[in-house]
Amino acid sequence: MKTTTISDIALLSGVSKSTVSRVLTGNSFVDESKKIKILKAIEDTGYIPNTAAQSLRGRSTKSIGVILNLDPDYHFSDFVSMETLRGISSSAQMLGYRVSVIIEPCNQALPKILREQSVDGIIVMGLKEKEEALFSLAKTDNSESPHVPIVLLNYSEEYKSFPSVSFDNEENAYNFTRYILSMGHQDIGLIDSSKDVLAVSNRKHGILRAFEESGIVFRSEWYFEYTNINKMEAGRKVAINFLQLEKKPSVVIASEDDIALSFIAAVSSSGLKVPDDISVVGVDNIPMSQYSNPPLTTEKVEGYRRGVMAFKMLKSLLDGEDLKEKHLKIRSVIVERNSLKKI
Amino acid sequence: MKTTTISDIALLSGVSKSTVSRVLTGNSFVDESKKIKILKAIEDTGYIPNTAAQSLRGRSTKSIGVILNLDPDYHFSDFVSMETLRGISSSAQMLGYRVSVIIEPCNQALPKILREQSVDGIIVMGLKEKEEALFSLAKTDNSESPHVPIVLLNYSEEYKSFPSVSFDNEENAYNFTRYILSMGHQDIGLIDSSKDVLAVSNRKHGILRAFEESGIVFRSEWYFEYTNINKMEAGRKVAINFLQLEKKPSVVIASEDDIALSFIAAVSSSGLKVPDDISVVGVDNIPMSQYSNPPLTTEKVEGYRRGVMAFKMLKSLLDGEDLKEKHLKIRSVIVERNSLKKI
DNA sequence: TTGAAAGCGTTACCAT
DNA sequence: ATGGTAACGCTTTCAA
Repeated sequence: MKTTTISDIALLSGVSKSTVSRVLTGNSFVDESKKIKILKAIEDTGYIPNTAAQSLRGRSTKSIGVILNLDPDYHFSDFVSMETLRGISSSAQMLGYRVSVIIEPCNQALPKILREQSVDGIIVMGLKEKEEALFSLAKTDNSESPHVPIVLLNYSEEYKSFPSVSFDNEENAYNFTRYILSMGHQDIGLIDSSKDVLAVSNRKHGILRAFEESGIVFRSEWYFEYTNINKMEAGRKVAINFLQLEKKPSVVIASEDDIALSFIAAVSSSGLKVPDDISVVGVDNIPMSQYSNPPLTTEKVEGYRRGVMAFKMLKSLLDGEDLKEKHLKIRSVIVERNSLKKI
Repeated sequence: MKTTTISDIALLSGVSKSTVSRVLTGNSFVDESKKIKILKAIEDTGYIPNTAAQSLRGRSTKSIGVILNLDPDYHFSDFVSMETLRGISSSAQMLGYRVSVIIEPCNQALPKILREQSVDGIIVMGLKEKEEALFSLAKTDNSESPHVPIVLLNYSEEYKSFPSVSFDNEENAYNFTRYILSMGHQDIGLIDSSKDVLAVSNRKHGILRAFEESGIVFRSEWYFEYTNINKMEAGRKVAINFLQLEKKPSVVIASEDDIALSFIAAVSSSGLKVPDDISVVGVDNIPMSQYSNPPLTTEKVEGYRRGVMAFKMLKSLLDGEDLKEKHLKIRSVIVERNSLKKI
């Protein structure tokens, strides 16, 4: 059994390929009676246009690439990223786009994918600082061959020539810190251990801004940064150091929920009570944070929404529209649970 | 700037398109000196063959589809699935295949993707019982149009006409149960709340087999099954019922680590000590389980490996080889930590 | 060993 | 409004 082509449909409905193509694309008027016949033939045969032929002819692949810029040693699929992927995927599918996931460092993936002409647009997740591929792209921009729009999922000054949809890390962290301050905390510890270095550094700015405003001084002995290990391992490591601290902060802000949770597990097993002895908050609102002991006070970071927005932005670009906002920033909402105590 | 095509390369190196194509595919001999020239031209221009043209001509898209058969309301990307995706993705990339992720019920995704002719092969994850699309495919099998091989990531009798790579749920659960028995436990509670109904039912068989062998009777009041809610919510719900039990089991086997963890959190907050008052074990070995309080005794379920094996199997099929084993089953290894106490 | 040419399934431009 | 036809970039016969 051969596969059905547009010629078969044409034959079955007694018209030419051109006419069938016209009802398929909808760009042109065709006689209503013929249209009905054609539609019926399509229905009957279950015909679906060959995408390769369409791409070859039309210059549109109806497919986008999502680059997950992960280190090869990065074993953990984090919740927010996966939610983002889900958001991209479902909005893309809705509009008839396929999504190809490329789990590979951006510097390798980007040049390759660009030359293959196999996607109409690209979304890049988990960008780090100083990605060469992006820089050189930004330079050769205008003269660039087939223009493939790119949307980034991190924002940073250095990449600002590319449109982006990102979390408003600076502002979110600022607001969250102010909230923590408003709960009476003055002695604040920080754990930074996320692979998303851009997010971490932006958040730190926000936190410091809130500190300054309230006259809190940043204490380096309360700042724990582990970027090259598993984040949960970091939570536990910090706990060990933390327990030896002579003067302890009254609250610890972890840069992700996982870290907060493993920190809590570690200090709890040493007999410290959260939040009575020490408050701990996280960021992300991963599913587990609602069911942990105690339930975690955190920032709700809407990955799915980011994905949807990113695809929407990419689609605008694909349609040649110009963006109202080149850089979209998503605000978090604070989720009050029981790991932060009012003092 | 136009995009480089095979004709450009031909022109640059003073040969015909055919010859260029021949060095590209490597199926035919070409004069060494010409070959060198051609390769240089390719290098210089950064030429990459247009995939659409290749597919159209050659009937191979160099791309596979991965169907994540999730309910629309399924918000949680679970660890093992994501690891599997990563495994598929990296092995596919290594061999030059693109992977398209389709997050959609199998019954919708499968017929569509099959007719689009846009992928060479398909991997289906998270299959449930009685998926119509698969059944009808199995029936029309031989006469089927362009034969697209399919590899399933669950095994069950009803789908056994399709090759599969799955976890050896029955055997793994049996072994795990025997291990628990060997730790002196006789009173065993069960929590089943996973979206992977096939896995759950297979595991239950394994557990029951171990029970029988040791003369343990299955007690329905110690069997907690919640399939239609968030799994962590289930853990908490069970905890509430559990605490009211007059006679409690000495150990609870949860069908996933997340469930175990939320169960532990809930019972701990009521003052029960794990593992002193009650042992709890999970399945999966999610990253958090190593850093929880107490660290969770569990089964290590190797998602990444499953992904790699699934792609390997698909690739064999793509290459027209026949499978040595049609149904691969992956054994887990038991990870001993501190949530299971010897009694 | 190499080149010319046909053809893969579509769409868009001319004609009519 | 509709049909014929060229073209998209590639691979693979068929001849030479």
